[in-house]
Amino acid sequence: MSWTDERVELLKKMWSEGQSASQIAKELGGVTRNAVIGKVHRLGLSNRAGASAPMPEKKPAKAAMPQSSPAPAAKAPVKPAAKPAEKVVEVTVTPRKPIVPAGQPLPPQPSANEISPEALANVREVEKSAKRISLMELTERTCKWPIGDPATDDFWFCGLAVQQGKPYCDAHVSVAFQPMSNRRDRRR
DNA sequence: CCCTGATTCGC
DNA sequence: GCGAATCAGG
Repeated sequence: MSWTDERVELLKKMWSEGQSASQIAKELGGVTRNAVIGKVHRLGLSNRAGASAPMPEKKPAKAAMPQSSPAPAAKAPVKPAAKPAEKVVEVTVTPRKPIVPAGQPLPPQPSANEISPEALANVREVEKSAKRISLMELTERTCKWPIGDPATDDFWFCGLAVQQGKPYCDAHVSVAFQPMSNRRDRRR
């Protein structure tokens, strides 16, 4: 694959939209994220100018260069200052406080409370294909969503791959964290 | 280990 | 110009 005008355009578009290099690479196809990043730099838009830059990433860029060092590049470390601020609210349910592996936020038991039907349905599906791992099998990267009753043998953890950073898999994250806009406001 | 972008340098 | 390999960091 080569960098045709179209592909470059899509690259520019996605990059300015804040898409990650790997996402762009996936979209384009036939290239790796390295290729994308390389192109981005060659195009001179590594600064992610354009619209608003939702990338709070700090990059002092301390590249330790062994020998040669022309170092002409003069990049101004621009800081966006404001991040998107993912407005989420953890669902609070279950009065019971189950035993949970130390460290992580307490997982609410599914209780079909204010959870969207689709997310719930999704969870049902996921729980069918869940790995059913035990407490001891939990790792940093396994979904820690508990299923069943801790007081019985009928208890295990989801165990699927976690969403990065989060303690749960995609499906469980979607029921554990909800956008505020999704919450019911029978207030009014 | 998953991911992010940044940089170098042989091609 | 290209991008794999590598680096630095989350």
